[in-house]
Amino acid sequence: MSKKLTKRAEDYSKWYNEIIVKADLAENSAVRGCMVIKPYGFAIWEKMQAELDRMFKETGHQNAYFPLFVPKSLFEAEEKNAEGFAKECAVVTHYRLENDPEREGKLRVDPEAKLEEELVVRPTSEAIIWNTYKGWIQSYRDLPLLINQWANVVRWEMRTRLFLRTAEFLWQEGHTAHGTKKEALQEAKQMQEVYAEFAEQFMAMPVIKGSKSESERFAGADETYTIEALMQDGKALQAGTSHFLGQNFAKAFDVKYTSKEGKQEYVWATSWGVSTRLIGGLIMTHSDDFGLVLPPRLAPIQVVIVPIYKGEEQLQAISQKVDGIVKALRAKRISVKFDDRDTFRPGAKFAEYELKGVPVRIAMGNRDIENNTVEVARRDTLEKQTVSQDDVVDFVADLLDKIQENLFDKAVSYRNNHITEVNSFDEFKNIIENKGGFVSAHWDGTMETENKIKELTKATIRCIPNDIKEESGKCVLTGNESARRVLFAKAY
RNA sequence: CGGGGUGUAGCGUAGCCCGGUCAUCGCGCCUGCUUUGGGAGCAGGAGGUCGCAGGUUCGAAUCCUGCCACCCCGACCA
Repeated sequence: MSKKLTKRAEDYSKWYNEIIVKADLAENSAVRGCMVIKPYGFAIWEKMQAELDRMFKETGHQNAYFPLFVPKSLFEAEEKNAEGFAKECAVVTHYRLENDPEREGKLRVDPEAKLEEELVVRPTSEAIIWNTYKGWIQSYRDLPLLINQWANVVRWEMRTRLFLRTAEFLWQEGHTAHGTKKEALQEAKQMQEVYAEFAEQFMAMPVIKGSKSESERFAGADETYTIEALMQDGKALQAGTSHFLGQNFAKAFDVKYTSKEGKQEYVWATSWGVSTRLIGGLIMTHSDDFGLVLPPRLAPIQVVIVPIYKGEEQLQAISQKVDGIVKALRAKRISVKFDDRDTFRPGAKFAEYELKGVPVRIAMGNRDIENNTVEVARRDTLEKQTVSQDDVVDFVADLLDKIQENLFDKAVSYRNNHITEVNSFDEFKNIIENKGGFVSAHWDGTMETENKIKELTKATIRCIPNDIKEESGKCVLTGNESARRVLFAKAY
């Protein structure tokens, strides 16, 4: 068996970082709080992008691109939004450098080149986009406007963490405009469903769909729909959000349309996004002490074939057999890598692909040539079995589906075992402190109570689940009347 | 920005209290031979302004001052 990465229970953070580094996904860059996504990590992101993009287009959206820089005056137009992001904005104040007269060969900012108006590096694009939409929307015939952009954004967070919270990150942000409140609400809910489907079907990461409480809501939104996942250390991860923005941005940027009845109306808006944080979620949902575990549907390499040979002749014989298998797998749109490097021994390759989370490994050696077999190993359970070469293609195709399913089932059962109903504050504290996961508890609906609970336990309301049943009870902290339970957890 | 910690070869580290052949060890890297069904073995080799800048001293990785970077915990957050 491979050498273990580390003892996970001792330090989950370290475990997570080691997987990222050793599986060659990303590293900290020379720029404070920023991340370099390495080729293998980026390949995972590309797979995610492809599937999400397809889903967006199937729901009627188009891609476009808007500027990185937002003039400060535009940024401050929607007050709540501006206030919410103000503390973490990178700001461009100058547009030129010059030779430093006091230090030979060095540059300094040219004090003459001060911008008349500062430019905010977008932490999110509502402002610049709504300022643009103003010119695009005049009539009800221009609606709905359904646009997505793939972009980078910058948020100068005080504390950063690879994939989960970096100063610059990649994401997609959808920004839509609608003629009616009802339609905008439907859109926001629809995108929550799209995100949930992506998380569960592709990432094999179960999520709870729900709404945010007022204090956790997006700055400038009337309602925030969220998908919440649970990581293996019992902390919750906000994996995607979809916001109903009401008419806040329409009013701030004066975006009106003429209705069929000839009346001037403000449009209704939504915005929604998921980011490279999803890669962090993927790592923390499935990985184990041997490294990354990738669900087949997002794995850049689904099957790796490792030859075991002595001498050129044996390699030739193996390569010939492998060639047929590779072609047949590719015909089924399965991505295969035949690793015939002679610079590494088989054991080293096995360990490497385990670290990289490749779902299925096929090994073929002299023994297999004689018996017309291969050895098939699955990453999720680490089980190995010998399969006839005649059946291997169908076997592997089927196995990939099984792995996808198994990863999801495992994650669901872990998650379900970590949703605990509590009815007293002592119980609440105990579960949050010792067991982790989601705590389902009654809450009196006030921000004061929410803040008090956060102060006492570090747990926040992750969401008010969409499918929660009405059930009258007493708030777990204050004992006041409550109409339903909500989910609390410590979060990333 | 508060509290704690760490910076020594590509990575991980010893040495620091008590200044003086101390730059240690492992992994990795290079060369050669032998190997190849779970991270190969042996032999030889390359690689370091000890985070940066000052200071103390005959002498600094080691002591002092300042700065920088990173990590963890808090506050903030996708």
